[in-house]
Amino acid sequence: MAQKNRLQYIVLGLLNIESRTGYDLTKSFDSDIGEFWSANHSQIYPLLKKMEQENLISHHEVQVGTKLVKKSYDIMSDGKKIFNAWLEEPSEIDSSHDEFILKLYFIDDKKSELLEKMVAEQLSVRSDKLEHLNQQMRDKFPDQDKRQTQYGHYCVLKHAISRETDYIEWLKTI
Amino acid sequence: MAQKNRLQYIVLGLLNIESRTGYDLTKSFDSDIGEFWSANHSQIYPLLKKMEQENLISHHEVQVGTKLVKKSYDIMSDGKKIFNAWLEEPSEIDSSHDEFILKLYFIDDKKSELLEKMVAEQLSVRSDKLEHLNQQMRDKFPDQDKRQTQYGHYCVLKHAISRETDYIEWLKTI
DNA sequence: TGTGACATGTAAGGCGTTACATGATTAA
DNA sequence: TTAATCATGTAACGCCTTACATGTCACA
Repeated sequence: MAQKNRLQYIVLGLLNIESRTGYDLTKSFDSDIGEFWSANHSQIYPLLKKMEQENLISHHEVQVGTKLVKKSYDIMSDGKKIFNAWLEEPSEIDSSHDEFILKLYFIDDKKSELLEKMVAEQLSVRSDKLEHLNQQMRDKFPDQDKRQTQYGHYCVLKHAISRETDYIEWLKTI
Repeated sequence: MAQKNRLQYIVLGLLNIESRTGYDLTKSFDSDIGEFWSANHSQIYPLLKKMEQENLISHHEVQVGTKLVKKSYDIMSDGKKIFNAWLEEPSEIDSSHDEFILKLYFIDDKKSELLEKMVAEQLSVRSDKLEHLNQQMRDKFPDQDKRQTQYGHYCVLKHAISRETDYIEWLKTI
């Protein structure tokens, strides 16, 4: 069967940076990675278990307070191998799955009231998103320094901003 | 549970234009709709059966040659209702699920050979895609005429071209 | 002392991909 | 006559979402 399981590579990539808990990993999808991938904790925890069984990762326990013990996961050599192999593979291009565009496709009438309403709503949502992305850029890459040491992350954020800007410009032409 | 099932709305939207077979619907995802959504025939046929049971669509049989009988599906009033209701709903924004961007995020070194190779490969693939989109535009909307009567489709294609152009420009800056 | 964030799991079920399977029609 | 396309299905399985479930810790 074999489906992609790209989530696995994200987990490996993040653990390759530093040891993290399932909760930490889940949090990543609310910020940075959330711009271009999504995942819930209910997907993360079983995956971590599976990946540990496959010897891609391991975990050590960290005592927090008096009772709570966190599981912090670490990447292992097999994990590094398949992560690096994945980076070397050609990347597939998915179709974008944009619900607004899907609806738009079915609207023939340029003067439809619905169209006007839909575009206005998207403009609002997309503008908010762009503002949020610009804020991220200001927070994370205020100067040239970090743009060098986290170059990929910087490029990704730059792209997200460029994409939203282009999207908004396009919306204005509808 | 209830997941989105947007495929259902695409089927309704297409049948709202004209009666189609499962095969016709499947084909749509290789061309037009393929720019922004994907589906296989193995997903389409069971869905058609389910939607027929729910009285959203019906089918009539069409004799082809001497033996083959096609099933051509038609939208019914309940189907039109839920399709139009969907158009009125706010549209969700998914994260984009772009594998190249995913990989890029994990590459810190601006001078990495891998990065150079990856970007070159994407530039090639994306340029081909842009060329294909431009061809589509020339084929489907050569003049103002169809841009008026299939306005949504025209906008969607215009967006795809704009998006790819922006993507390529961004790739060149990496 | 209570609220919100931290932290970790499981279960049910829908969605999507790949593979398996079969047969008819058309055009070179 | 044979290859490509048309045409319609099922099966297995992995992925993802939603919901259920429980408990700790820090801080106000």
